[in-house]
Amino acid sequence: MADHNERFEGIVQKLKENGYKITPQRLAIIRILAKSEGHPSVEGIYEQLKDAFPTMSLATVYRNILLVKTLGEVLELGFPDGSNRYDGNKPYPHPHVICIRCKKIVDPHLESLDQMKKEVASETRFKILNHRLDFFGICGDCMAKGVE
Amino acid sequence: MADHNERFEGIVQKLKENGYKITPQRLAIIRILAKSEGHPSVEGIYEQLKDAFPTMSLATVYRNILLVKTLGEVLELGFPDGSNRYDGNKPYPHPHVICIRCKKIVDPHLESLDQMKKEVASETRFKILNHRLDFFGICGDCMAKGVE
DNA sequence: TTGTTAATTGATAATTATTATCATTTAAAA
DNA sequence: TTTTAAATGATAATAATTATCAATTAACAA
Repeated sequence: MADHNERFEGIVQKLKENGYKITPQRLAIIRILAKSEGHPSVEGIYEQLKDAFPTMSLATVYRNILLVKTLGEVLELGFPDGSNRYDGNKPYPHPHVICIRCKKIVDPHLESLDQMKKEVASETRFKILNHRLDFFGICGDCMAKGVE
Repeated sequence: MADHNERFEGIVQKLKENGYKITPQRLAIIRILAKSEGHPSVEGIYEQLKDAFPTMSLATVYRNILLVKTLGEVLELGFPDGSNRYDGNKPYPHPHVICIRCKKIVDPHLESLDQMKKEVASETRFKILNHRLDFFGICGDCMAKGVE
């Protein structure tokens, strides 16, 4: 996991380089994205910030995520049901393990993916540019809690 | 790739067993899902059928896909932009290779995925129930056509 | 420090894929 | 053929995201 402060500074730096203004709302959103604890959702970021910024608009959260995404500094984990999650700490494609009970998202360590990508490129004659790998299951915590 | 007719008959059989009525619209939709050539979209199925069924409603396509999905006879490939695609020919999770230009979807042959699933389960202590693996890139046809 | 300007914000309307509703039609069984 | 519950078609409702626009504000210059 990359250092949170380093990521935060890096994203802010990139915004400055590209001539974007640094607003308090923008900084607060980037701080959360840089940490990306548990891979936050738009709603989650909004909820975290509305105490400190009572006038914070959902549109501002959407806009800033889009901006940081455009700069390649956040990974969007889009789900078909609209429950999108974000990772500004590791903004490059990597596998995820997702608990279908508590919605926790964990990053596993997988070495064989690069080799797999090569096999797929060779077999299908595609030029592979990106990938998305999700495993869905039930985490240890939820297993311990039982069915209910 | 499973035989199209076999899949078609299998799905129809399952519907009958569960007491669902067999309508012409339903049969036509299932025929397309059983083949799943290129992994059709809702809109694509609707377009294919509206000549033969001028009164066909989009709602009917959605409803029947949902029904077949409930019976576990079609795999839904949901994408965050809403461009969902369906595979009733191989209704179980399997990797896909997706061309970002022409939207073609191809099934690669990958042996190492089962092993990978075991590694992930062991490392994260999740009980893995499902997965989703997509590779995105540019297919041979689109590469040949150049950039434009 | 103050003034200027263009970008950003906040509030809300518009958009779009999907689901829900409901009157009408129809498949299936008697 | 009759009966009845399910399916269809048309359209309204829903929900996440994007667009719009007036008001605000960050950044730069004087």
